[in-house]
Amino acid sequence: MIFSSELIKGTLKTIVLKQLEANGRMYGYEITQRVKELTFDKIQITEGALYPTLHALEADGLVVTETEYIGKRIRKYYSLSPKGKTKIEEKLSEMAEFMETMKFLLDLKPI
Amino acid sequence: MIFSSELIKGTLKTIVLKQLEANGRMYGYEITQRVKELTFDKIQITEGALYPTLHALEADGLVVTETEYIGKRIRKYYSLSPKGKTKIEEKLSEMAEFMETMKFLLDLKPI
DNA sequence: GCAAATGCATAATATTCTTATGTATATTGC
DNA sequence: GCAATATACATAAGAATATTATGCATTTGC
Repeated sequence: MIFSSELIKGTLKTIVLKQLEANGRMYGYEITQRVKELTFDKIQITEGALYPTLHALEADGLVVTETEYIGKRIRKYYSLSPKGKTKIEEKLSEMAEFMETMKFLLDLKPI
Repeated sequence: MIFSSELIKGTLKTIVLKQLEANGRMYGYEITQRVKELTFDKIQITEGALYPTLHALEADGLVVTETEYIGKRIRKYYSLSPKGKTKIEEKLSEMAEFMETMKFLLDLKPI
């Protein structure tokens, strides 16, 4: 099952920031592959969604970038800024509480 | 804490359908109040979000409506159609699996 | 050598929400 | 009695964020 896109809406920034927190330094394509792998293909981040999101995170000062060349091919690494490190903590605890709330509201049984 | 709106994105239809499943027959304003109450004000559905959603659910054949007058004031009741009953089951199991996936992906500890 | 994978990016479009606005009736507090 | 609040519907402009499509270029695997 691939999750319907509307479910993933609003969680993309959190997912990206979390990956950067967990792995230190990542480039865009790597993030999509890691998430795909970790979720057994259930969450596939499209490039059209990812890159604008990364640019927005950078504009907000939550991530910083370094560009490297691998041969002739460019690779843009992203990592959390101090502001980003604070932000991901906030996002995670908000998400945890949101999920508890939804579990109650939707009367979800543990699966 | 009121959840940031982006978190709630994509979950509104599920919330509405679930309330109708749980309570049989409800009108719009009632849904907003019930959800506000059940979540201790953490989720507040705005009218600008709710009514278009209800209309969309009706257009998709997931809910049916009956209009009543309470005094001179109109009240539009919504209830699940058979199609809606199937749909909410699907939505709930998808949501449950999504939440498990997110819990793992974001490495969330039980709170 | 050619297809698939890697790697970046943007643009048009769709969806779905916020915020603002509109209309009207009913109830509550003073 | 009357003003403020609550009830109850609805739509519209705008913002945010995703999808889908497209573009370009390099590298790897067979």
